[in-house]
Amino acid sequence: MTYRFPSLNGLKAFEAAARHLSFKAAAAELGVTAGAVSQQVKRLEMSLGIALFRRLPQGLLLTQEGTAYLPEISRAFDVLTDATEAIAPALNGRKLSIGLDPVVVDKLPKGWPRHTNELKPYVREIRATRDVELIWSNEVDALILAEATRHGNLVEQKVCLSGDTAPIYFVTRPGLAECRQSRAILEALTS
Amino acid sequence: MTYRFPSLNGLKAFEAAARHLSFKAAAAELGVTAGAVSQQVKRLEMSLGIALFRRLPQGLLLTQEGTAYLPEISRAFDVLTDATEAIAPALNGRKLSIGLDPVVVDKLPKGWPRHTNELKPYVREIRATRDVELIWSNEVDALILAEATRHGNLVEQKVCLSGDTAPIYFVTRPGLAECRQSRAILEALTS
DNA sequence: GGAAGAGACTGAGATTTTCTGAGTCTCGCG
DNA sequence: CGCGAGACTCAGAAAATCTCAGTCTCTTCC
Repeated sequence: MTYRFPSLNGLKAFEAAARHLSFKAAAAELGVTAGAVSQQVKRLEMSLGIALFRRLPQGLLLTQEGTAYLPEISRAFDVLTDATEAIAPALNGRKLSIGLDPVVVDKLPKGWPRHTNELKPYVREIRATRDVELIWSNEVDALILAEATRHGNLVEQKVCLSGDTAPIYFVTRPGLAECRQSRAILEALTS
Repeated sequence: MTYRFPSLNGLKAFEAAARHLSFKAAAAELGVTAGAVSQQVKRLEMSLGIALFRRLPQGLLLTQEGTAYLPEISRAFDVLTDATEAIAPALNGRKLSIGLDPVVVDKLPKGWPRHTNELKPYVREIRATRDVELIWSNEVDALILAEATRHGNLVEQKVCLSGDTAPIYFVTRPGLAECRQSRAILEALTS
């Protein structure tokens, strides 16, 4: 299958513009300038060798092909959106599941129990475990460990506690390391 | 809907890699290097906050999420492919429909009838018309006109015939102007 | 046990794609 | 006829993506 795909940006631009019948409105929706949308759609039309819009002075009009294309493209985007939302609910607002190495518990700052309360908006549960496997199986989102794992593919952040005890480690998948939730947890640990 | 889409490249990389369970094989299919696929997939995983693959020394393995994701993504791509193929059959091998302005016929090189024979692989039909509308409605792919249209959005190529008659114009939608088919026609006109 | 091979990863720099910003054009309206 | 709206173009800026070279781990084969 050597079929060369039209670009996703082009299709998104087309989809938005076709719904609004306006490049300007589509640009606003996509958060770019109208010129960008115009260029995207033109590139798409060029790569297809087909006119999707009629540019009339009064505004845009879909050609017959554009009319036929739109519902299909929308449907495909819906499939992508639904599938994505199903496996990876937007991080925004999602509560993490944390694995806490039993060995670490003693080392935690004495204010920790109070902090766990403040973390409620960000944390769904705290399990006693040090099993890195649970990260890969997506059963927990992060681990708080006593020792570095030296496990490639994982993000490991060393945390130096206030006392002069040994450091502990906050371990997550890439992509979760910098999210709001992780930052809140790290802050609670260091304070 | 402020949902930020995972990038198409990332999804394509994921889809190919998941089918092959190999970044290297996916890279070959996509015509890029393995490093590029690796980076694409990693970016995708980061943007989702989810691990899609387990990287084992023995090779790749889909996580549970990856397994659930794959068929949906494939399906969406199928929809895009089918819809695209339906409205815009790959240019490669497609025969064009040409509109020939009756006024131009006399001016054509005397070898033209012979050329129309040679153009068969590229041309489906030649209609007598000078109606620019037919380009926009995708009823014809190009026009051969006696006069310039000064019609924005169309590509107009001036053709100077061998005699010292007035030039004629080859008019197409953007995207069709440089294709093999158009070049063959232009060549037949000028020779 | 060691050498060689396979496949994935990373970082830097090159390349390509996409976006912006300013200016132009056409049309419809007052 | 001057204005405003919306689409277009071009050049340059910015961002995303790719390649390349080198590293690492594990497996296989002497």
